[in-house]
Amino acid sequence: MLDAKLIRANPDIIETHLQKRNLSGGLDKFLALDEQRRNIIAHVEELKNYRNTSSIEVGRMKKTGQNPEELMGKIRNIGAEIKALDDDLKKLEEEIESILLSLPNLPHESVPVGKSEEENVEVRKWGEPSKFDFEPLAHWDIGVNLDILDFSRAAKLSGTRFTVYKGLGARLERAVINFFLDIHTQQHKYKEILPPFMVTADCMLGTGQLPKFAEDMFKIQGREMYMIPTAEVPLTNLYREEIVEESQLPIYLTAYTPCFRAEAGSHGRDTRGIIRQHQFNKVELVKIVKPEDSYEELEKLTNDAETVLQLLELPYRVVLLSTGDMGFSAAKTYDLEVWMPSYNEYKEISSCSNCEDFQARRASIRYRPAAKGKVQYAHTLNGSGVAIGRTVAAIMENYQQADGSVIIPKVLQPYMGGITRINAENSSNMAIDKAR
RNA sequence: GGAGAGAUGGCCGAGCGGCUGAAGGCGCUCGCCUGCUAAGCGAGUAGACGGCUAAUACCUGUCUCGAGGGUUCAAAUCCCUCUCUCUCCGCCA
Repeated sequence: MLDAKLIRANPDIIETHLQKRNLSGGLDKFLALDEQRRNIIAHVEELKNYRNTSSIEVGRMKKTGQNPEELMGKIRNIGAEIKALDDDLKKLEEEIESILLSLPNLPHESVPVGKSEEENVEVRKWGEPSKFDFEPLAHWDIGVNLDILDFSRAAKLSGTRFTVYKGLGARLERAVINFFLDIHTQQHKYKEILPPFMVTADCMLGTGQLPKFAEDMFKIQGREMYMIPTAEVPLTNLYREEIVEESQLPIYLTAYTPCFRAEAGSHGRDTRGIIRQHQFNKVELVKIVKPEDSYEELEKLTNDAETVLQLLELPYRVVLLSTGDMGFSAAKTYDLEVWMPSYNEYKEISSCSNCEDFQARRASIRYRPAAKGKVQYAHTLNGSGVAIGRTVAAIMENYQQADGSVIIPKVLQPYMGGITRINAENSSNMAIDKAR
């Protein structure tokens, strides 16, 4: 949410920023409603002041034996007027609120202006795209051949965009989850959280999924609750409506959760494989920091996400999103894109954003400065650290061998019980001793 | 699901329908004092939204005692609804 006072004071600056995001308008209406609102406030507060002082006067008169009837009648009439004005005010504020809640965050000055992903800027590249001396397969073929991914039975259970992992496929997914969590907690000092996977509408409003993107989520029948589309939602909302001491900042949080997305409007995209699913696993990173630190923290967070790809020796690049490709809540976003042989291109595997005070204002996440001063909004950041399913797909594709087996990256082998390769013999993950 | 108890400031804990945004205690901050430490003394210590401002500085108004309604000239205090927490029973993983 944007600062109403800021809009009031600099409407044209805000308008310019919104235009960068290919939006415009709405501010005139906001400004008109805002002025109306302040006029009503000034009026109604004057009346309330009269009521307050007069009520005290009534008390005094009763004590001294005077008859307060006349004054009481006067106050009674004003009470009706106050109620009417308060109702008007409430309606106005709801209208203003809904405008504010529908405006996206303002892009940071370092963000390239563009209409779409076309204008994204590659920042750096790590490793080289894998080369094969045989025709590499896509992960869905590798997975089915090894019987570690089962798409047809997943469709029987749940329809399209679901996957069943089996044997060492399931184990690999679990290994990646544990590996990522260990790196982020041990090396990068994030606190591990295991949050609920269903949250209230308030949480969704706080991080910016609601009210605009309801159709992207799975809602619980008969309740104002949603399946989380990312752990960013519960992690950031942990501190909703709280004021933390400056000494507690920065707060680093990480969580493994499944993520649930309706994927409305992405029909026909990434239909094969495990790239785009209604349910997928992810390890998320969230930071709550002081405003002056947030851009440095974004770089660090991005590096933290990159670390796990480097340790897995997966080639990737870092892309700075243009204003046309950024998410609603973000002021600046880096995407990590991993090399995917089946696509013959880099594919998003992480998205790291600084939301500045946009979410903090919606969710009322504030901190109290150590030196005396006013309570102020913290900055929130989030990033995938990283998506598990896409990592598993990337491992399968980049580590595939001519014989159809998949080598396990060195750092994952301890998490796989020492298994160094998935092949037709061991893939069921039973009787491991024999297969080894 | 049934029965009961509760929700007040950073924490604990008072609170009679009327100068109570809220006693008291703890904590914290700043002073003072004490030749260490401890203790003692004094002051301060919520947030939101308006007005005034260059100001997120003063000053000032309104609102907030779980949330939302209601009664009243006046509500933390009375009434209704909801949410959450705790205890017991039932059920379950």
